[in-house]
Amino acid sequence: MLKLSTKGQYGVRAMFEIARGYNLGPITIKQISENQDVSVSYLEQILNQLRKAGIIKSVKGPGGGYVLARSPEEISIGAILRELEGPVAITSCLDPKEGCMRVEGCVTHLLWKSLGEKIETFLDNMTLDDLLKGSGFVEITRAGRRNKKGNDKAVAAG
Amino acid sequence: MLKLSTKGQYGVRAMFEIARGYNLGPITIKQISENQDVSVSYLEQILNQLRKAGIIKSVKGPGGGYVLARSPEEISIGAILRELEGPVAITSCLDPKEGCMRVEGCVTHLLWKSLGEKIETFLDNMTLDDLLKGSGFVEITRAGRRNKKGNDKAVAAG
DNA sequence: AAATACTTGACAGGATTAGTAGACTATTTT
DNA sequence: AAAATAGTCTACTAATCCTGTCAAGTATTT
Repeated sequence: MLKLSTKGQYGVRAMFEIARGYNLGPITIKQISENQDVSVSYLEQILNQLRKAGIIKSVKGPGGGYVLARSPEEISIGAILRELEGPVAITSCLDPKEGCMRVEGCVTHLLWKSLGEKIETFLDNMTLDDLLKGSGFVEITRAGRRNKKGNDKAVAAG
Repeated sequence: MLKLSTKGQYGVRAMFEIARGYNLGPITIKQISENQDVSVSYLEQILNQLRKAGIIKSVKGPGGGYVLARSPEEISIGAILRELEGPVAITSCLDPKEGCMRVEGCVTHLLWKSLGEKIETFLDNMTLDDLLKGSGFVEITRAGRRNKKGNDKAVAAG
């Protein structure tokens, strides 16, 4: 129960990839796709949505790709998911778009509302930076990140 | 995001109805259906599942219906939902039935696991009794509960 | 001008949800 | 025994949402 769709999951993983190289310039969709094992086409949809929301920025042309719009500690998982999946709404009753008839009779209203708030608090307090730290990842080089096309010597040598 | 299906929602509301009259004998599916505005056919499915799980008991024949198998403070919302919707599993990765490939690479694994645990704790600590108390419902009479067929005099008089 | 990379919208197969229908079994009352 | 009440079980379906794919286009850099 209470599953998150793959869109949200992939979105967070993609954001993680972008955050990894925060100070190394843009990362391409293709790179993200390869590192996180998600199709380029699907990522296009997801990243486009995040770009429109101002969470990431895109750079066109050769050498282009995606970059965080703010630093990793300023981007919460909650913000990412809210953009891709709408607000937490355990019941459609609690979705701001729909509203609740039977307001009086709905004994469980408070229950779901309360749970939803707990979840949002959790997600809003968790940032990409927390994710980076939790991943056991310390630092990477550009070569290290873009090492799929046989130029991984830099890594092996390092 | 993180919606609960109607099955789970209806299940909790049905359980609330049964809990309401805990010491007044069985309540019929029809009663629950009318009070909570859910079709009898759909409730049959839901209640049957809960009965098989030993959360409620059924009594056949006239005067029959459903009763809680334990007292309201012994039945958690978590137990009800887990029965109807399976365990909390934000990602299928965390579903005990499926298991996780890419265990190493999945940086978000810990995030979802941690959130899932928070949710389960919340749901397991919330009981039907809490719901009853929160509903502003103090006490009802049998006549009060079964008042659809014109015998609500007892309530008006009381 | 060519190469690279992002942008956008349409579309489709499959899974899940939400609910209906109908025939059956068990128990109590008359 | 028969009738009435009430739960049991299985199959089926319509609709919705998820999970992507595809293709044609626009923008930027070299």
